[in-house]
Amino acid sequence: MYHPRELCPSLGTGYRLGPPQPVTEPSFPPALAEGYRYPDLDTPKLDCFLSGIEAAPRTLAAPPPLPPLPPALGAEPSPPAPEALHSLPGVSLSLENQELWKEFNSVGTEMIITKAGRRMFPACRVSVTGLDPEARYLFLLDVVPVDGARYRWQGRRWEPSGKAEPRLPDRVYIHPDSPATGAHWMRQPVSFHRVKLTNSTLDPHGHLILHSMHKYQPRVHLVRAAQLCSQHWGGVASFRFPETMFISVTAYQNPRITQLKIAANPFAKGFRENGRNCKRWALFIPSFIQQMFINSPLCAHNAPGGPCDSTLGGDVREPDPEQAPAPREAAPALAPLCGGSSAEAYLLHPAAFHGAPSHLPTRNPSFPQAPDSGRPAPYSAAFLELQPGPGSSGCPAAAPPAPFASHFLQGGPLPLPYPGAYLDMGSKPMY
DNA sequence: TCTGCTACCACTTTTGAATCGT
DNA sequence: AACGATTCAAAAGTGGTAGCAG
Repeated sequence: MYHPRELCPSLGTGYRLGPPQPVTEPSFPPALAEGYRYPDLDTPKLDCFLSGIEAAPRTLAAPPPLPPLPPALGAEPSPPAPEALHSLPGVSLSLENQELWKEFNSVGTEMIITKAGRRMFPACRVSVTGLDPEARYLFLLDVVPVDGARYRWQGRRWEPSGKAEPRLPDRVYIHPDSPATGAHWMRQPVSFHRVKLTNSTLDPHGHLILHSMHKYQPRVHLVRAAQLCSQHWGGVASFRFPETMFISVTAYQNPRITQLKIAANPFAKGFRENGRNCKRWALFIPSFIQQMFINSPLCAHNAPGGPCDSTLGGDVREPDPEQAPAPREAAPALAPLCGGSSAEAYLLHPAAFHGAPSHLPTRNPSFPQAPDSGRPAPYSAAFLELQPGPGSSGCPAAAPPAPFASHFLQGGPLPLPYPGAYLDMGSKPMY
């Protein structure tokens, strides 16, 4: 997990993250600021990272209404949140591996959580546009509960089975390239494949802590700031993608998810047709589907392009032995996001699951310092409800979507949407 | 008895240091 | 001496499974 200590050595260890103080903003009514607090937030631990980010001297022109309370279990889900105020005008984010996420989502994505921490697969890989090439930004990711229910696998589908466990302290993963210039972030897709999920509430490694058998959704946050602990910030935008919702588990419940993971994740190659556990593969998946996977770029074995670097890496990283050998750090080929879905779509658009064009330069962690322009920005955060792109899954959904607690996801116009966020400083540096 | 969690396994990929050639 | 390519071993990541606890 990422270690901001290296970026902010002066901070020492053990500092926590928290939202900035809107109350300190002279033109921001304290009562209004209070209203923007997260409803499920008790006593946020605020300091350093985000509290050091100063509010811009302007306030919101028209603060949005407070998000509704979560509907009762079984109620009709709330309509998708409209696009909120965006304090980074013109900035947009797209999910690079959207088709892969859709494929998993059509079955009901499950993410393994372990005491030691488990990576997400698929990983969140996004492309960003509209940034100021000279300004510096932080890229962050967190995972928030979707609703207030605990879930249970009922043989064929996930069903609510009671009230959710008390919410755990929020943690946020900071992309190791942060802070970087807008040009850097826009040069290639940004991958969060190193994010690890754990069910250990005492986790000392800074992994994102989740409850098992709960439904979660990742969020990506973009913060304009010169430094990780910058005293000035120039805006915030947050994004979420409906297809990235998942249920955390300690062991896979749905065998279809297991087979999708085995088919798509290079690390699970040992469980494919030649692996020691190939019997299950053959048992669960009819031969024509096996062939579909084997021939499909969803199957990493057939994925073109070479391994990805830390920014590009993520879902399908296995080099194709049929292709010319590429340098280890060569960037894979960028592909258009394809319409349609399922293995057929992957066959039609095989490159859709890879990152940047190979001609693009690889990640350079030590790019030159670019001073933050320091331009003022509205004191707001944005939460964008990104609707799925063209194409829909051909697979039936495993279970109907659970009611959404929109306030969990939309947050409010606080500069940063992770109240009580905890930045663990004791984990092992990745870079 | 059932459900959920943990530790361990064999396998694969990734990573980085060492080595070699230009 | 510097740089890039290659090699190789260790580390890390994967799902399966047996066993344990509640």
